[in-house]
Amino acid sequence: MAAANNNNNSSGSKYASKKQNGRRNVQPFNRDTQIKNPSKIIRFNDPNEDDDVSNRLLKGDVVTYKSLKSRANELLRVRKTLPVYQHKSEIMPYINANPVTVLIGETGSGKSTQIPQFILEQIYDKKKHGSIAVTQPRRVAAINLATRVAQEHGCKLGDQVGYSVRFDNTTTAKTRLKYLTDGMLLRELMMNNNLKEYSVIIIDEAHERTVLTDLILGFLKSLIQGPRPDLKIIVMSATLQAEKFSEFFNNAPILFVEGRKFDVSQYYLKAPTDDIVDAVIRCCIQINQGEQLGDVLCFLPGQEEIDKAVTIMEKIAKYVSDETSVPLLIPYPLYAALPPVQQALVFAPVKGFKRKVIFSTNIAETSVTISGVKFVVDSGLRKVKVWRHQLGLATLLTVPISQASAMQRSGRAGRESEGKSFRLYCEPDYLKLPKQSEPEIARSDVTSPVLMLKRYGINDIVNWTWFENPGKEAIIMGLQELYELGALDTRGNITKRGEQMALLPLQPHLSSVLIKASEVGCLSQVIDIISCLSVENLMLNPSPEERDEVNERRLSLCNAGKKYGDLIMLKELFDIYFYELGKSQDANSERNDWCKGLCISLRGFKNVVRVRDQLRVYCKRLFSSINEENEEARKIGENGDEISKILKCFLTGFIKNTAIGMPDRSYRTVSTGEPISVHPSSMLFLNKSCPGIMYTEYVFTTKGYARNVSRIELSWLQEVVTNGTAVAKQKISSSK
DNA sequence: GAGCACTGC
Repeated sequence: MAAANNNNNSSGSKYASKKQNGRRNVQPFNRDTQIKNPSKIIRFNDPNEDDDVSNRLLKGDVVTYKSLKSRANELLRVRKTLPVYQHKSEIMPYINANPVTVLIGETGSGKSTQIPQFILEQIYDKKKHGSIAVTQPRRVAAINLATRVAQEHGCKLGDQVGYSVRFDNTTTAKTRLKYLTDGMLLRELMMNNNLKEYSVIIIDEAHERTVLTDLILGFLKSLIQGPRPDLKIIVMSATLQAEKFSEFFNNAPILFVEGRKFDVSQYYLKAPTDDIVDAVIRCCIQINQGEQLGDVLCFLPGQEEIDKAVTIMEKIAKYVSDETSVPLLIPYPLYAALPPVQQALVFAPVKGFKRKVIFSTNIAETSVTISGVKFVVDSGLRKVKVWRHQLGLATLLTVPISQASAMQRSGRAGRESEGKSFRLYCEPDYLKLPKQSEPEIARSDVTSPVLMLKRYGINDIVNWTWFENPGKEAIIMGLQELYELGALDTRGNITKRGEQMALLPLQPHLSSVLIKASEVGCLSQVIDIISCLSVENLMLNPSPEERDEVNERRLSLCNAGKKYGDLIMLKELFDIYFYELGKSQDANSERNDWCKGLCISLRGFKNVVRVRDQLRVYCKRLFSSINEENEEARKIGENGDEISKILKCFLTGFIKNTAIGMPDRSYRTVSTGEPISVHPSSMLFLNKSCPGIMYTEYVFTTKGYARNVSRIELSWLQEVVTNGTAVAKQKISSSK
């Protein structure tokens, strides 16, 4: 391996030189001194803290005004060491003088906690009205930031500072500074009030370029050009992309504040490798033998590679260490589908002469921060879901990461002290990588964004103020999809059904199923199923050893699911969880054991109940005509008629996701005739006797897989088609 | 015979 030049300062000088060119109004700041006490670094995104932080603060011992103020004074000393605080007098004039400011603050600059407070002080000083919204891509970040800032501000959470995320809103009438998720701000926009309660909107982590942040940027531009010229906008981002944000907002000034991170030296391979797992393991062994103590974080593309690496390291660990000079390697897997208990293991420090090695997906790149990491090993790969709108199919691809992503990964080694980053590719190949990853919106299904725009009253979707235009083709497919779901009329105007769909916190297809269920009288059962579908990683993947056993147990519990498939199975499992296990004294531990035996996430089912409660409230409000009987919660039986009714509701939303059984027992999709296989995780994987199948997801990995599969009768296709949506489809094709 | 990562009035 060859050591490469480590240049941490490049972006700073880049912006500085722009000022000399006189091209743009740029204010460079000097590198800040490194802080002396790293334990005082404010850390976010800690999943150990999760949603309970605020509860601790709210429910803790009686909090007096005096104790809040003294805590705030204590924290002020820490705040004053933050780069953003030290440059306050230089930053604020820019923000005050410009309607839009782009602020580039590196990790540890304090931008997310301090800038909003500076603005809040000004609002108080000038006795102005209006409040500040700060958006975050993730719930945990919004919660943790609000909690921290409330402490710094010397108030209780929910007084002047609060947060609003799905299922949890601590804001009150007093709140002037509100941290919220992107999704929540979009929901507020959907209420059509032009965000009038806010005088300042701060978009944080804009560089992550999620679909929702991109949409918000587009909405903000149209707001300041139209009904809200008074609105002040600050776009905050880690590094890079500043030019793009600035240009989008009429060449807004770019401010750059350096952070407080430690140097990370880069090492590259001299020759490329073709076995990435092998290369990662070798690299870990080398680190273990040659480097000082400190944990290793390895980035691999997916679960398969991670499990393989963990297995290998478990086998060889004792042979490549000794008790005196080379520590024992302890491998840990980390990915989203891992049961929460196992995820939590990576945060516990290891005792004794050992070195923790975490094999992780991209989850550790932004969402999760692990302390103690001194070394990063980067495979240079990630998995990405790409939507093919022509085929209505998602493909899961392993692709090279971008330079920005590689830098972010390396940075994970320099959070607490100097670190080293080992890139398992050659330096010339790094230089050939794209600077940025392709933004999510360019590779996503835009049906839902298009519906939001329609609901907001935008007619010309193609020429809207997109921050990143997903392309005419994608937009037209989205419009057509919405038309077929009955959300748009023949002139492309939003229908009453479309309005309802836009207000439901579901993807349009599921909203459409829900509305249908309210019409035919199986709303309660369909809500339960949709709630299960809305929760990611509810059904966990059993390890290969216990796979057959778990499948057997699931099948034996779900008589109807065995025949009709995964949607009905979810309802059967929900019924057991909710009705049967909820009664005893020790309901929680009973549920826990039950979930463990079936390899189901208990946390997942708790979320299912929250989604269900929310949907029931929405439905009550949206469908005033539904009768009492329809609303009543009930268990599913094995009654074929009832099950058919439920599945036909799903068919109205997923008519495109159907396949017909062939004589050779394979399936071919109705829309394109492509072969499709039932995913092995499905209840119907072994059942080869379905005349047809319907699925909620069509993913291409090694081949086309149908996920969440249900049995359908072929006659249903015609029935559902003539009843509704496909009439529209015919009109579309005949008008072409 | 298999599972990138987030998120919602």
